[in-house]
Amino acid sequence: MANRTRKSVRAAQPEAATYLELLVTQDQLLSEVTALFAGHDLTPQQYNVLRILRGGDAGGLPCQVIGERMIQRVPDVTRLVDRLEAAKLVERARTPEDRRVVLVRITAAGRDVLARLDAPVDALHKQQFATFSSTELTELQRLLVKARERR
Amino acid sequence: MANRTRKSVRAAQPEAATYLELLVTQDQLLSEVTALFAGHDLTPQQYNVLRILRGGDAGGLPCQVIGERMIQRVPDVTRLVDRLEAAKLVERARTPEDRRVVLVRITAAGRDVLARLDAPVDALHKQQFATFSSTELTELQRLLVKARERR
DNA sequence: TTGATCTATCTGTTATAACGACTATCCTTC
DNA sequence: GAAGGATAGTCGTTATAACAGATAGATCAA
Repeated sequence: MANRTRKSVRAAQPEAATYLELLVTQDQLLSEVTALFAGHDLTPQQYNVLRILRGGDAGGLPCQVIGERMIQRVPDVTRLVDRLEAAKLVERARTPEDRRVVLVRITAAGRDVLARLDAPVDALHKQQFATFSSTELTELQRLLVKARERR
Repeated sequence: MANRTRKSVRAAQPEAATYLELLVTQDQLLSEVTALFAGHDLTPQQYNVLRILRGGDAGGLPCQVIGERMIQRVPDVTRLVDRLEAAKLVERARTPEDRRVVLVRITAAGRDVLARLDAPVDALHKQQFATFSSTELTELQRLLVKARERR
């Protein structure tokens, strides 16, 4: 990975500059996480689905709910689940009540993968924000949330 | 666009929570920018290349330099430039000095597209951070840069 | 009941991303 | 000045993303 640690971004307007910093920082942190997952043959999106399923109802979740809970917007949950099913990490089942709905459930193998990743993922995030004081961490979080609220 | 305005993200560790907020916020802001560019048949990456070319040497820039200056890491500048060339927004030329190098130069049509986008892009960014005080904007920018520096 | 409409998911297709291998050119060193 | 290695860009291939349309089941109105 060419982790060009870009120092800063030029931009005339402060809003544009902040937007660009957001993109650059996200790109770097995400690429580190991606590299970690790649060692377990997972993409961040697939990992995210497994996390959602582990945290959700034990009986499984509909594709639609998975889509809503994804961190990044995904237009095609079907094929994302296809790949996870092919890897035996999740399984599908129709509900008897509404036969349009497909419940997706994490398998034991899926839980194993997550269990192996829990510690490394947490360690990576801690390293990524190692220089941050507790106050700074909270403040960054607050500002990020604020950037999604308009008005 | 399904702009699910996600309120916040649950996570046990504050570092992981901040990381997730970064992803969610970036996804939302980027998707708004993407929608704007789509109206002009441009992707954010293509726009970024045009911006780099406009800001760079008038004689054009090598593919390699473009790749280095990209906001998000791109493994294949060639085909990104291919599409821009097909749309007549850039043109290629070999340098006489080093015949391995291909200089990419923005065309008049490319400059026109940028010129039409300058105001809307700036307006969008201002809207995205409309609720931010000048101090908050600076602070967010500082924290984002800090998250890329380790030690 | 019977359409009409809505909903959940799937499928087809095209575009782009990601990873490697390959070609041409330049540089170094003996 | 020829060989080995570095460098710039291209191309082949596979995987994933994105968008639109299709299908099957549910729901509602008359």
